[in-house]
This record gives sequence, C-alpha cells and structure tokens, in this order.
Amino acid sequence: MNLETSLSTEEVILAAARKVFESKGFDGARMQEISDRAGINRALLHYYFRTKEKMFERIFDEALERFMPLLSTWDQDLEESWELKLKRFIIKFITFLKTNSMLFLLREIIRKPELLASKTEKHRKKLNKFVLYFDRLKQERLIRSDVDSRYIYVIIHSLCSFPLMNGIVFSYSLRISPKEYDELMTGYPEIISDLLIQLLKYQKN
Amino acid sequence: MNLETSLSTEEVILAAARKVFESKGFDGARMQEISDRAGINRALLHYYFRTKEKMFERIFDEALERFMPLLSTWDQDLEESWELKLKRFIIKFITFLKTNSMLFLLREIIRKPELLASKTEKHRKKLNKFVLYFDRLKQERLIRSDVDSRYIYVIIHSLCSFPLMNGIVFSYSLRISPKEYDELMTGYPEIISDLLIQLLKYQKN
DNA sequence: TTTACTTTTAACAGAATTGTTAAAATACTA
DNA sequence: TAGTATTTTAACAATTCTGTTAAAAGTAAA
Repeated sequence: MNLETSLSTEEVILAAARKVFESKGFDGARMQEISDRAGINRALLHYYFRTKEKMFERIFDEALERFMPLLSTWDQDLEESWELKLKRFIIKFITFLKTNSMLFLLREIIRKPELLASKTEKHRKKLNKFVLYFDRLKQERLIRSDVDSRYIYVIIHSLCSFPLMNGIVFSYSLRISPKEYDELMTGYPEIISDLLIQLLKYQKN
Repeated sequence: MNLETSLSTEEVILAAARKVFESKGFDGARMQEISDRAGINRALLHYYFRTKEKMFERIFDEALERFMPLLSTWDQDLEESWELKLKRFIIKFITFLKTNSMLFLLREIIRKPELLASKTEKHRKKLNKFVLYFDRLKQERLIRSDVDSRYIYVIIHSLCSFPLMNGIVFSYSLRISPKEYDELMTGYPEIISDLLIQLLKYQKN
C-alpha cells in the first residue's frame, strides 16, 4: 500500500465532504457532489468510508476534536490574569469559528441529538471548567459576584459564535456586503473583550 | 366549498409542516412525515400546496412576516427612553424566538441564500432603523459614542438569539437538563437588559 | 333525491440517490 | 518483468421520495 497517496486521496475526499456537509447539511449533501468536488468516482467514497453516515461522523468528530482543546483555557491556574485568559479565549474561539462551521455542528445536533451525547461523552468533565473557574474568580473577589457564572458562559459564547454563524444575515441587515462585514468583524474580538472585561470587573459599592 | 373545514385542514397541514421543517430542515423533511403528523393522505399535501417547495416557502414567509413587526421598535420617537425601548425589544424578541425557530430561518438561508434577498425585499427599508436610531442616541449624547452602532446591533441580536437556538448545547455544556436550562433562562432577558444598559450608558470621563 | 362540486384517497410513474460488485487500472515487490 | 495487492471505475440493483391521476367519499343546493 502506498501510504503517501492513499492518505492524500482520503484527505481530498474528506476536504470535499467537509465543504459539502457544512454548506448543505447531512440531508442536503449528495455523495455525487462530494465525489465530483474531490474529482473521483462516486464508488470510491464507499470504498474509503463505506456509507454516507460513517463519512459524516468522521467529519463531525473531527470538528468536535478541533474544538475541545479550547476548553483548556479554563484550567485553573491563577497566574495569568482573568482578563488575559478571557481575551485569549475569545480570539482563539473566533479564529476557530472562522474555519469551522458552528452552524454545521448545531444544525446536525438538532437533526440528531444523540450526536451530542455520544460524541462528547469522553470530554464530559472538561465541560464545566468554565463555570468552576468563574465561580472561583468571584470567591476571590476578582470579578463581580452578582451574575450567575452560567449566564456569563452563555453570554460569552453567544457573543463569539453568533456573529460568525449569522454573518450572511447580519451583513444583509446592516446593508453592507459580506466582504465589508468581514472587515468590520476584524475589530470585533477586541471590542467584546474590552466590553466584557469592563462589565465583569469587580464593582465596589 | 366549506370555508370552515377547508381552512382548518390547511392550517392542520401548515402546523404539521412547520414542525417538521423546523426540526428536520427542508432537505430532511419528508412529505410522508408531514401528512402523517397532520393525519391525512400524502396526496392531499399536493392538492393544497402543489409542491414541497411551495409549501416550504409558505412556512418560511410566515415566519419572516411574524418577525418583521419587531423592527418597529426602532421607530424614532424619542418620547420613550432608550432603556425602555431596549428592554421592550429584548423581551419581545426573546418571546418571538421561543415560538419561532431562528435556527430554521438561518439554516435555510444558508442552504439557499436567495431566500433572504427575495423574501425581505419589501422590508429592506426597515432593516437599518436600528443603526439610525442608535446613531441618533449618540448624537444626543444619550449613550456612549465610542462603539460602532453596528457592533451594538450585532451584540444585542447575538445575546438574544443564540442562547435560544443553542439551548440544547448550552444545557448539555452546563450539565443541566433542558428543563432546568429553560428555567434558568427565564431570568435572562432581565439580566442582559441591565447589563447592556449599564454598558451603553453615556460615560463621562 | 339527484346533480354538481369539493375534498380525500389509493395506486402508480418517474426520478434521484445510496450502496454493491466485478472488472479494469495502477502501484508495489520479488 | 511477472505476479500480487491495492485503488479506481462502470454498470447495476434496490430503495426512497416526490408528484400525478383517476376514482371514491363527502357536502351542498335544487
């Protein structure tokens, strides 16, 4: 077996599949379109991945695996200031989202909720690091303590995710081109970092 | 023709179609599932709506029509304080989202971007009311002027939309049941209203 | 009750799509 | 270079899904 070219064929297929699945979703994706895009015969998809379902799961898993490392931001070392941690997370998260469709994950989870539980089982523990970290910050009187950490979680993730997944709609609503919207969004991570920090800062009164 | 029952059959179909389209998307929806849910023969769907496509457009249009009135919040009367306007909008918006899937709209727009342009053409003018209103507030020195109104637009809409469309994922990440998440979210509109007001208030320095 | 019209159904046709298989092409090794 | 294993393709089988149609059932009105 030629590992070299075999890997590359598989990669070519996966890249094509990723594109098609991300824009069309599982149900809208066509094996034909994927093979066309990859420039190979349709039967070859089945040779490598057996079924559409299996191929999809591979794509889905990989997206999830790329995401999970971001959560290590919230490991509890208190060396680094929470402001820096937050800024770092926001930038990493938004960068991640630019190359990985969150909408894709979300859409497919809603189509088939089992995906969420089965695929993230092994990361289960990591998931509540955020809340633990922010609760700790409150205890230490480093941030305001009158907002439930779970709200903070929801707020930060919403501010990062939605502007990217909803880009088309926002650019249309704001009456600017998608390109202009992208440009506008280059300043966005900075802005929300600052706003969030300002908001969360410990308020003595 | 019996208008009574005819309307109600159509309504029954539309309700079923709405459910199926919203959870499965256009591509995942099956005419059979819709007719089963409506308790009628599949051919009847075609009798009333001709094609799946046409039926879908009806659902999509209606969702959009229900949404558009919310935008009138940003008509420029300066009688009502901007804080109240904002709070009112957030509550109305979140209430709207609870019964109308934003994810549905978004997913389908990405599948077929023409939907956005063609369907919102007639509402085009309303779309930038928000930005005009907030620019005005800045002029009048009622809110801080160092944040682009378009960012404010994006931030507010993200904070309202994403927690609802992403509910399943958030509840899973926070390790609470969907029911508990819903309960948690009852306090959410109040919280973000307050936070946003606090954030936007004119900052004398 | 008969007639005409509307609504609903069962059966079918046609198209699209996934997955299989056997053979052809290619690459590897002795 | 001959032989073997791997990769790729063309052709096909099976299923699923949409949309049509003709007939049946139901409704209203004369």
